Amino acid sequence: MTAPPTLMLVDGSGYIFRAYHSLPPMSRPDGTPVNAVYGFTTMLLKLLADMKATHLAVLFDAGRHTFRNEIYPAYKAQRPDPPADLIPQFPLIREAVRAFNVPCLEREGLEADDLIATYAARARATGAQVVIVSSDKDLMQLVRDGVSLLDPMKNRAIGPDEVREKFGVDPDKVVDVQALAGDPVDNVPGVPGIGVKTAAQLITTYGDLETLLARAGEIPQPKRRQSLLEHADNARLSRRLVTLRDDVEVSETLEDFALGAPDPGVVRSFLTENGFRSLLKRVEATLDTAPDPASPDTPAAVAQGVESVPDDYHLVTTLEDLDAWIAEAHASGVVAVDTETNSLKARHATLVGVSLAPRPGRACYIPFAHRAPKTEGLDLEGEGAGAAVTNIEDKDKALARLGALLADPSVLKVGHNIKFDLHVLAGAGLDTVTPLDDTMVLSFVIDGSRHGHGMDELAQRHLGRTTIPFEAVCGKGKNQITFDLVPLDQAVRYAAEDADVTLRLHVVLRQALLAARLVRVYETLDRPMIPILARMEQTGVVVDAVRLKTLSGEFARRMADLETEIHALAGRPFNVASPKQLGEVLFDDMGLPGGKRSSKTGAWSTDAQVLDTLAGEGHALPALVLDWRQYAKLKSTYTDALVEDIDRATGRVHTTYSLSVTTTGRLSSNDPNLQNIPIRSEDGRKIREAFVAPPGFCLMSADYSQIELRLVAHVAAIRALREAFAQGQDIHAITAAQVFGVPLEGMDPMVRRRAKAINFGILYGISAHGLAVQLGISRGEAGAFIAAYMARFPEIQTFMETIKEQARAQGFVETPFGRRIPIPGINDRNPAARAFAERQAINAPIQGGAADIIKRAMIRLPDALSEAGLGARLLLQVHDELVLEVPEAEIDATRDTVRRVMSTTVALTDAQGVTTVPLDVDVGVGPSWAEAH
DNA sequence: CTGTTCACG
DNA sequence: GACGTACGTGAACAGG
Repeated sequence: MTAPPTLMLVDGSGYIFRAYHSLPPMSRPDGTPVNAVYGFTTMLLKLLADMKATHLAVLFDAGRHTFRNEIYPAYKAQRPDPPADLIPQFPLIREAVRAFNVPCLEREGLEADDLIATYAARARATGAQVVIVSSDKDLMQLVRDGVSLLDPMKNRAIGPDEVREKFGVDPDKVVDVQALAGDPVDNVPGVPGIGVKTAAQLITTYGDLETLLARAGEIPQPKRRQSLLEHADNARLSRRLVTLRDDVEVSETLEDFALGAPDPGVVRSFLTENGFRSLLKRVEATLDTAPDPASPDTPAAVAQGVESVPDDYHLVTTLEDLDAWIAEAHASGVVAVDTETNSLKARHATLVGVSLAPRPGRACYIPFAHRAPKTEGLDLEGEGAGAAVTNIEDKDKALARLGALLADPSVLKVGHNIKFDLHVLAGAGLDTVTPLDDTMVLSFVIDGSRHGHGMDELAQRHLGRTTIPFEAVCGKGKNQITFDLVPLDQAVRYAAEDADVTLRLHVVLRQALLAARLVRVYETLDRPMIPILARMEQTGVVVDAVRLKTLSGEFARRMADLETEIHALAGRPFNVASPKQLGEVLFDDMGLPGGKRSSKTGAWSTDAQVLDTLAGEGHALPALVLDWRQYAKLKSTYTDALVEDIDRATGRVHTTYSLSVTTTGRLSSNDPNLQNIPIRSEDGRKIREAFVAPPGFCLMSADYSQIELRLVAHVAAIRALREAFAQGQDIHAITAAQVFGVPLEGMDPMVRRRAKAINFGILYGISAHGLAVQLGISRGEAGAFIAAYMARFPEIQTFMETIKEQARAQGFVETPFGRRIPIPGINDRNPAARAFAERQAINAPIQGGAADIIKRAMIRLPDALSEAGLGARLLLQVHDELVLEVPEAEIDATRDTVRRVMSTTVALTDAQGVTTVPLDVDVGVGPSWAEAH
């Protein structure tokens, strides 16, 4: 027989205030106050170190409004706001709890005490011992056989004797005493003239509250009798207020609170980030010890220790050895894979070697194309002294066996940015890698932009391990060598480590994904995007080089003409491309008014807005510079650069998409960026004419109409906007009619334009100044527009307040699909920084939600097209637009399928499953992107 | 390597 | 009453 489990339930909210008031102000290097965080963390460490508990959870109050306010509005109503320097510590304290792998719970409308009562009752029913960690007397009512209280400040146990000492009655009568005595601190009325002492005496005499009230007439003291008769209802009300609910519907069971070892990386980074160096030192010893014996099978326990397995790395040069490693991968069901190449351009890289890691610590490196350094002279198969180079024997067979492993559905392949490896492997003829997992994408889903997701950084953070830097193996600068020239002993250490670290990170991050409840986001939104994007990148888009070169020439001529004119007007030649020199010409030489100096460097500002203002005042030079700048931009960034990006082999441009760059969950595109090809200006638009379809095909562009505004209408439940979208109306015109009270028919385009600007402002977390700048009106006018908008669509304010509150409390906001977006500055001391974070908090769920939607459509689309027997191929994604190349004979059918998939894969519905806002898709077709869009 | 500018959604 | 301001990217260029 083993001892019964012991569940500790910590009253988190109560402890925060005590820690705050008992410690002097402390702050970390960035200025964030942390005294309460420090006190709290110390207490938590102590509880964990004492090892008295087998199960642990920390409970918090959620918001100030609880069901008790429904019963009695004055309850705790006069409590002052928490001190300003405590507010930013609330989310940090929750982070502390999670960092130590302890469940952390709160529930809207309930106090922490109610959750404690509920979990205590449930645990007790299973035979567990319960220890409530709190010094709040309100919890004394819960003391009974199997349930005790622990005061963490005084480290004093509170049992029935201590309760009787405090309240003069048994624990089960505590609420009756409190009902009579009341509590001025919490605004519990009680019965006037009766304190704890009298109440205890009365309850002892009469047995319980109801009996006492029924027989109040028998009380000899006239004043006491009258007060009781008069305030009997107050006593009953008070009893309801102080009685804790132990019947909250909860889904957690005792097992969910089982103590598991924390992730040492998470603990380290939490303590480091908050400057708790002494605490880090104290816990360091315990972090590397064996898994917690109390629960060796919890996922956390599995993750724990993954960083301390010793390295066991091998070079593989025979098929026999290779087969043994493949067998290990089959046995474990998972293998981390990393490819080494001679280039960062995955599609052009040749496969130099492959590393495999079937178990933490165990990894091998298989060289395929290593060479001896040239300096040794003629050296055919690496027989030269000291520079023996032996690649794997029989490369074709080796590749085939590797290919079979990669394609085997029973073995999970893990990579760090595995999309890169997919391209490299495809180049070597291995084009099926499934199923797959990506530690970079996992890290992004869990932590977003809180930190980078490079392997070296993650290894440091989660495994406390410094990996061998690439430079240490290949050098840097002009002396850098390619990986095929790296000596094999070094190559093994570096490459095997990469696979090994990837596998170890996979263990840690999968566990973290589960703990953060983000499995669904990863599985349905990001993971399936990896092969989709790989295919789009591989396909590429045809770009007409001749057309671009012609445009380049045209732009160059115009620039030359403009430059001559500009120099003439300036009276001297200067570098038009230099903002510094231009500023001197405009504001020093010519002495034009209205110059602004940048706050950082003190240089004259010469951006488009400044030049535009000057041009508007009739100055010729600034207007010419604006023109010149436009051509310079188009030429250098697009027409010249894009030609260089055309792949000689395919005649196409192949961008690289990233899933783990943006703060909101959007994709990003680079090398080249195909998400910012010009469209707004006439000249810029011509660049899109160079994006064309191959013979027999045409380009199709399908874009979501107003997707972000629809999401606002959905998320913020703005009735008027929902209806307008449902009826397919012109949303900006409707807004104008509502806000400015003008009729829809014959509307002044200027009025509509203003409404449109306000709608965009809403998406960005509107400010009067921002809107004023955008519309060229005064801040006062802009403020009046915003006020009118808020009055017409009041739901928007609730949405904004709610989302900001969520950001403040949790440090992140969520898209409607559950993606988490950290908002780090939300509790910043600096009001401007805080305001910025608040606008981010408002925009993030909208922009991120739209990104989630188009991801779902992209994941679904290729299958839908092939199910329909269509040969269209996805080429590009530009946030709300998809570009495909479509066989000319299949245009109509493809248009139908694309529109259906994009508008129905995700439905925006209310709690009843009724669609709130439809998703509309505009589809265009043409020989070039310019004509399709 | 940083700051400025500007292309896109 | 002062202060600094729309959200999210990537790339080219100047200048230290």
